[in-house]
Amino acid sequence: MKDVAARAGVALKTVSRVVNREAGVTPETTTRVLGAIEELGFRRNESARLLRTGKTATIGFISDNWGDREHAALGRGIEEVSRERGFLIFAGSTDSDPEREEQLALSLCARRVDGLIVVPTPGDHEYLISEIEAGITTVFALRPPSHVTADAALVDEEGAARMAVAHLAAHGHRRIGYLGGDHFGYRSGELLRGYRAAMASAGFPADEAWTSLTPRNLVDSTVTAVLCGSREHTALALRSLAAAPNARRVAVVGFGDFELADYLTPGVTVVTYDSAEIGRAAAELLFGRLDGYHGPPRRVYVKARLVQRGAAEISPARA
Amino acid sequence: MKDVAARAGVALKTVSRVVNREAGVTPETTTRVLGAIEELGFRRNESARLLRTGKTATIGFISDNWGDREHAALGRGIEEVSRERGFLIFAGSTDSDPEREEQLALSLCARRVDGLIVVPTPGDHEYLISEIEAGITTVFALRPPSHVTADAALVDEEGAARMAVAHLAAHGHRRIGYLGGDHFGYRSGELLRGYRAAMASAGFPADEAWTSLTPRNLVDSTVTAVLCGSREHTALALRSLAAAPNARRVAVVGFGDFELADYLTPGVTVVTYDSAEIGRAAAELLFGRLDGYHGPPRRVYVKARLVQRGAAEISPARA
DNA sequence: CTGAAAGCGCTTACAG
DNA sequence: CTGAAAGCGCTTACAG
Repeated sequence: MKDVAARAGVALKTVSRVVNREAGVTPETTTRVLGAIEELGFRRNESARLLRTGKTATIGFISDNWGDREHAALGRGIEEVSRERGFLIFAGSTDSDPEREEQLALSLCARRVDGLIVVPTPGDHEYLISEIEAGITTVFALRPPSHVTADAALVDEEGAARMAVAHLAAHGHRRIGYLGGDHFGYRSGELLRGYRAAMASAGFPADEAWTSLTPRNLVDSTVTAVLCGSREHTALALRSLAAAPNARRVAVVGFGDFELADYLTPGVTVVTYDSAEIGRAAAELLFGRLDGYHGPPRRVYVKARLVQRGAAEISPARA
Repeated sequence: MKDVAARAGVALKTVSRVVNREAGVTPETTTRVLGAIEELGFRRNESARLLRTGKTATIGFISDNWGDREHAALGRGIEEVSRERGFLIFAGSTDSDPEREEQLALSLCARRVDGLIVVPTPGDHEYLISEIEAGITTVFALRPPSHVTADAALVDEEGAARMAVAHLAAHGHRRIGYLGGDHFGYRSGELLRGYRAAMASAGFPADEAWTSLTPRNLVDSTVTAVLCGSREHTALALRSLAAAPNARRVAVVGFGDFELADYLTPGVTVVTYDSAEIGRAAAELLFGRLDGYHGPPRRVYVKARLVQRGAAEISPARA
């Protein structure tokens, strides 16, 4: 910029004015400066500008695993909202390691990102408190944080489970199980809570064994239908049912959509949601704060919907 | 930092020394400075440091769509290599729009990223030449750029197609088709080239109609086997074959693996590769340059491998 | 309409 | 072992 000023025979400030399209520069001067910029191939150093300004127009996105499709979709959603604002996004994975999360978050804060969107690891997030106080707006996504209050964009897992149970009930099923592996994570916990609530309010028996199904014992269990807590569980359930073709049919509703689901025979019903929507919601929460909103922490829930995949109808419960 | 210096009663430089763990500061001074840092909740502004240093320890990753699973895996691979170096990653999507690519790349350059990894859009990339000359190391991934010479990390599509044809030939197939939609993109072009070369060198007839198969006419064509050029085509082929169960069997080899492929009946063979590997390769190329390598542009090809998905064997050609 | 000075938060090069 | 000055590339606040 100094070189440009020298070349054009003007002061630094005038170059700055031209670059920023500020009013009050004669056309001749402007032309001269623009010429010098062209000749020297000058490009303003955005980082320097931002240092002076105090903003970075940057947000950090921390998730379990960038390569995971749900997290990738989240990032995409965040980007869609950020792009309109001219914000750039730093992305990083924690591999669900709290230590790695802290390390990443802190180095992002050291770069003075304007905001942080984080899919929290199981660890606690107290280390973020001082950063948040120091002005780094933080929003959580997919899971709420522990020991910190902040905005969060979540999936309505509980509603999804209720919807699944209601759907199976409408097909005559009463002996509905839940195949979900670990029940302690936040998301599977919510799902299970929804399942239990729906079973109770429908007045269905809720055998405790039905919530500890495994792909192996599913075929020999007494359930006629099962809600699977993740795409992986859905796959395992379908595979184990297919491997025992002579066994009775068990209706499957999976939580989470997957590629080529439409090709399956028999088909499968899934409760699913738009992952990018969570990212957009999180970004909206974040920008709302950056725009000056100062109220108490908010939670946005993205609703799930029911989708029938594949040609076959869900198998009805036998009388 | 100024405040910390005042609080500790030392000069700015001394604080800098402590923060950077430089040798030659008495333990007492160090303690005093550390105390002030603690009290004031001081965090070094990395951006300011980097402005002075001239580096940003940042690389930009531009792809078609962050949410796409292949590109997400690429980003993950880049991150794995970058993390060790302490580099942070800016990510952005182009939606295959050349204009958006240029806009993104330029704003990344304005932030003075140390390097750029880009999955190029169909447009030309001349606009990057001045940036590259200005010192922004650029590496391309998945597709080579046009009008620019630079390092690139690619997939060996040609080899993948050869492998697929060889596999089908080993099962007795000679009338092998190619279902790939548009033949003009770089990647499908490479695939087609490999297919043609393999057919020719095996001495198989290569009916031109076999390279313009569609999911609809596949069933009525004269091929006994087909190589599908993308996951989408594989899905379409499988669906259309399944929809005509009385039609003769056509063996399918797909390019690209997909979720739950193992569950399919009959199974499917895919030629696939590790997408993250491309990201890692691109990052290695980039860091090689940042470390001072100055040779001519290089191309790294990630090899594909053949994987049998699902229980069923590939159907043999009828005599 | 244009410019000289000070400063963003840090480091570099040099003294003491 | 410690510090005062200059500077990274830009903008802000104030003069002229």
